[in-house]
Amino acid sequence: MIPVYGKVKADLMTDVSDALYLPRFLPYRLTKLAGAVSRSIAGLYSEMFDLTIPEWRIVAILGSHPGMTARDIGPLASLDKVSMSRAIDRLVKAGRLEKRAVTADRRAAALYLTKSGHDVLHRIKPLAQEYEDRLLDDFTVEEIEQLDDFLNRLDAKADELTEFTGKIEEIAG
Amino acid sequence: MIPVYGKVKADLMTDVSDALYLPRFLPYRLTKLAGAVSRSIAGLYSEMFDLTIPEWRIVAILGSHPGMTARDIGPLASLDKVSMSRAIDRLVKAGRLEKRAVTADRRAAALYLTKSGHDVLHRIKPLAQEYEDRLLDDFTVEEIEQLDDFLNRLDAKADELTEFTGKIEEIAG
DNA sequence: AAAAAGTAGTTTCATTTGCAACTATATGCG
DNA sequence: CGCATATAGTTGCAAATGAAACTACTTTTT
Repeated sequence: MIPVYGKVKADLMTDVSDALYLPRFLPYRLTKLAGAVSRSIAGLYSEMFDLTIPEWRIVAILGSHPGMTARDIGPLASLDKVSMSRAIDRLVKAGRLEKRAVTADRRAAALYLTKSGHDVLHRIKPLAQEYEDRLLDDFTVEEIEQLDDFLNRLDAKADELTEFTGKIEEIAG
Repeated sequence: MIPVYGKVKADLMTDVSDALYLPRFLPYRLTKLAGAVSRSIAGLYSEMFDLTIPEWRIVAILGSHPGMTARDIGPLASLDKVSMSRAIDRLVKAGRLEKRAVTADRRAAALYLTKSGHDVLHRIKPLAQEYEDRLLDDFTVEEIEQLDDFLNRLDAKADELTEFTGKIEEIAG
């Protein structure tokens, strides 16, 4: 390892002023919160039902929209086609999902929950909802509505800002 | 207007289907938002400075707290020791960081930004802050404070709820 | 109707990540 | 002191993820 007690070089000294206070930085906070929530809820799905989050999302969507194709579910679940393909594959193998041919397009498959798939959904749903309820336990209804609004607005802005970072990246080459 | 979360939903509509409406499910929304924000900002760091998010976090923290060890930074940056080790390694190799022996504990290394490390921090910081500013562009000061409060409360709750999911997992075996 | 272009979904391959084991040092305790 | 336990940080390996190529089919163009 490095010099035991070298002189402190001038250029290694820091001015505190130019730093950014990470714990207050919104992108960091969002990532951290989402990570914490994701981890605990993912644990729930996987331990109890051997489901990943993508799989769970697909099951949840098919619960209310049976017969959708992978292509249609993808955007709703924010999953790209590779994740879709893999998740569906696992679900089919686990007997939770059934593929049926679509006559209009032989590349696509209409997806349906099997009995076992419905079962999983039935059993997870109350847990997922209890988790969500607890997360919002000490929020008032007005606060929940406000949070909802904030998230919608941030979401829209984030999409919009992809453009901003894109532009900067162009400049950077 | 569409029903919000469990609480509100229960009032406004009897949830006839057994499915769960994903686009309104808070864990999903948080993950999606964090993902969108992360992706765009990560693009920014990596394209311009070849920095990953963990690396950026470490640089940001060392900017205001030079001389910290990996162990101390980890919790602040929400990074486990493996991520820390790898990120530090890359930063040192890129000449952004210097390790110095800690006399009190020969296992640990005190970390300092080099000239080049400071440089990176100086150049990213305004971009990161502009990104954050834009994200919050049409939020009033009061709304920002409220958002801040919401995030704090959700964060605390999420930590608390790890216990809840933990318990369920135990039951599930 | 044949050629070209586009799309649904899969597979391959390279990279990233996460866990467990490991090294080296430090601390606690009989 | 000397042995057991704990901790800082690293490494190796296996699984997850992402980008790009690929297959099979469909739509558009000429």
